[in-house]
Amino acid sequence: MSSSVAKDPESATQAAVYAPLYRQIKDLIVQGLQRGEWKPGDMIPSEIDLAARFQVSQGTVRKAVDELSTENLLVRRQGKGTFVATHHEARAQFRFLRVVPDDHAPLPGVSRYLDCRRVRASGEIARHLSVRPSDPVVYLRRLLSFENAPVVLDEIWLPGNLFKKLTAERLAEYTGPLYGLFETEFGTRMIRADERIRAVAATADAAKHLKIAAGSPLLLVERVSYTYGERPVEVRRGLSVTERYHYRNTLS
Amino acid sequence: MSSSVAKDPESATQAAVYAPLYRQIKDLIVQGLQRGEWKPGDMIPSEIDLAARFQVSQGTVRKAVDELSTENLLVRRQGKGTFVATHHEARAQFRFLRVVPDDHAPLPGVSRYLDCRRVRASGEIARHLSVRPSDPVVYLRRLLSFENAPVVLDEIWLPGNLFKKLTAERLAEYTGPLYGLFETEFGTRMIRADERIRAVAATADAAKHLKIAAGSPLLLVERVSYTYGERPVEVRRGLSVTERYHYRNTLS
DNA sequence: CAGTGGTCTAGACCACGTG
DNA sequence: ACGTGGTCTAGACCACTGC
Repeated sequence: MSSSVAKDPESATQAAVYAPLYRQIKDLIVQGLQRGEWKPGDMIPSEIDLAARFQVSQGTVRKAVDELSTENLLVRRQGKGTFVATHHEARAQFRFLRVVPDDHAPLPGVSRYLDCRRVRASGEIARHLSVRPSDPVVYLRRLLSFENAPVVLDEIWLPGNLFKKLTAERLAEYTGPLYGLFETEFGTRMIRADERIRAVAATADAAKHLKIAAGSPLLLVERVSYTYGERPVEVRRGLSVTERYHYRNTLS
Repeated sequence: MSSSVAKDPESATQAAVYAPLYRQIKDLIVQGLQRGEWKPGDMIPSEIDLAARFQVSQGTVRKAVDELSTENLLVRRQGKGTFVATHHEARAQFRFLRVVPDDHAPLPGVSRYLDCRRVRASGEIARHLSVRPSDPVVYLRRLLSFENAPVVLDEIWLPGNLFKKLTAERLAEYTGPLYGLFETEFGTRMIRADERIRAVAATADAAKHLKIAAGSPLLLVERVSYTYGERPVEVRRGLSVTERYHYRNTLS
């Protein structure tokens, strides 16, 4: 069932709004990713094959893939092919892990899960996840340590329907990046996130876990993560000690 | 004196390292920007003219301009031409102003300059600005207010040689974006910045200016800004109250 | 209408990775 | 040697802007 694309104005009239061909191709590729035709780490068909399948020139496919590549959905590898991006790679790690040591390269962190249970979404969480208030959500709490020192205390909320089988046991035995687990075991690939960053005073509980004095300044990072099609799939609230670590960012 | 470019392997051997044609063209355009051949806001020559000047095809120029456009050095406007990006535009403002209100769209801020004087660079500032310790630098201090409430207290260090004529009077009478002033009056266009973000406790002095209690948590944003060719041109240290404002960021 | 960037095509050749 | 993506070209036509 090879998808074909409207080319000339006459047959294009069925489209509600105009979009250039390469964007239509891009959408078709995203749909393929979304429905799992190609999974993270897989190689997608070559540009020539895609061009034949969609009945357009190789140059048009190329432009579509170019955009998907700069959006980090695909990864091009010269001489090998084009692959679906995955969180099981050093490349992808640091795009979403922004809290790093002040004076040396990041080292692998260790997660300890403090909590994992099903709860009902509060109004705020429901709004961020685009579900109804009191719909089921999975609630996680974890402590991230670097060099044996606790640095980040995260609270995470996930849509209950997508993460039915997530258990404390599974988390405890898994050591890779959390988003890697999500994509491999729950078919949910995180591709983008919006964050709001503030400075707050440590509560007694947070202070205890992070081994600092209550009332100490902490960095609060509130994140909403999205998968294909701008669908929200995670709310995260992280508290970080920024004595010897900082949140790095590049403006350009 | 139209610049020509090495095309065939034989004449290309003079180049120390291989770079594709479009990247060489890109560098030539950046050099034009750097030496002020085209100033912020100016229209650069059309793709066809550039192709003739550099003796390459329009498609190659197009790829060079594409990259410069996604790097925000140039702005394409269909039907009009391609223009040098400028900080005197709403578009550019919010790329570098990341502290925004929690629950409504950003409103124009008001700057009050508390200090402006020539000092000698400390070791740390000198290192960031790539000058020698005790070289002259300009030191600014300003309070940024939104809706009549102080929100950000900035300290800024600039290389003395580039900002010789910057005075408190000039700052007081100027109301636009600071980077706009820099590019128009000092020929220094800021194009990129690295930031380190932390939570700190307010000093007595910062607390006084920001009208909060001493010891309150504040967001500290340490920024080093760069112009063409990765040359550092500003060190900034901003303290923000994040009660009703936050630092926004998008990960992708 | 002319001039600009935006899209699309077709084909040649290069650079890289693998067998 | 072959298949992949990467570069470069030439030319056609479209869409937008301003005169």
